[in-house]
Amino acid sequence: MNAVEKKSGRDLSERLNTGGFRFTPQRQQVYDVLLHRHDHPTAEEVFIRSKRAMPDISMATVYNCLDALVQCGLVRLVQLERGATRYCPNMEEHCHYYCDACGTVFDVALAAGAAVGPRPRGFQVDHYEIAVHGLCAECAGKRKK
Amino acid sequence: MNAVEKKSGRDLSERLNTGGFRFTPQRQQVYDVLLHRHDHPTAEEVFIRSKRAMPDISMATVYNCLDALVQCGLVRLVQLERGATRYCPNMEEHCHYYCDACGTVFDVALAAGAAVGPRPRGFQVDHYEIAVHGLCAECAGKRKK
DNA sequence: CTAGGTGCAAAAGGTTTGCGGTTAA
DNA sequence: TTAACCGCAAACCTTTTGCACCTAG
Repeated sequence: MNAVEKKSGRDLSERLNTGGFRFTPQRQQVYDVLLHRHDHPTAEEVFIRSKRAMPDISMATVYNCLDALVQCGLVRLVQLERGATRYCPNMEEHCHYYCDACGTVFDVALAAGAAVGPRPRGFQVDHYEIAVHGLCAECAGKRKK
Repeated sequence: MNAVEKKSGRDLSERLNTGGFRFTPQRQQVYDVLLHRHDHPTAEEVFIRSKRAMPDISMATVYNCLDALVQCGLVRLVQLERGATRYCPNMEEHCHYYCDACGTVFDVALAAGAAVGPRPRGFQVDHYEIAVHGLCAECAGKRKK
């Protein structure tokens, strides 16, 4: 059993229970999809991939599963474009480099405790998100021509 | 004439023309709404405020105007929540502190050229967005009780 | 056993598009 | 003069909700 399988197996069940959620095959399926390829899919993409292994799964269930995973701290929301939330199973501190041309997302680790400047008086920080927009090497090359 | 009025007057016309857009009363109105109160309104909120001075303006026009302003580099998109794009007329380098409880957004200046770590090979950076989530002083206080 | 989860279908936002009439340059 | 823009309404896409049935604990 490799690391990914372990993480999506019994560990998932425990994390869900701790958060007050039940373990279900659908939640495992959705989590597996996210762990299998760290490409920050949208809910729609998670739905399509999940259907391959579980043809009867519904969109409502996918949203429900994703929300449960987010609330358990196993997955985070990423807002990079207008009108499409993406999901990221990487819970390490990192930022997202997003190619505005092809939509590819690159995870880049941050130095631990990276500071983001002074904060408003009394503001209680929960987490932060850093998104860098631009062109990936491939798209930048194409554009020059 | 104060600084804000100047910025939204002849200057706006020039910036629009430079970007290949026409100056229209609707674009001025929408820009005025954003400059008047820097509270990062959604398109819907911009529409409501614009209607007070210009009752016949339509939602489609508001989106059109906002897009034109974004393309001219006068306004930027901000994605802080699921399903609601906000608009920010502050083009200085800054990050957004967002209260997950009441939705208030605080702008905080960044040190010029603040680094966000190493970047993927060949990635051509256009701009970056830093969003800090948590609770504002007021909401954090309420939650303790 | 039963609270919570699932699938379905309909509704609810938010955003975009098509079109006939209007206007900035 | 005319390409760009406006207002309106319909379409579109993502996300949420209500409900009857099912199932994990």
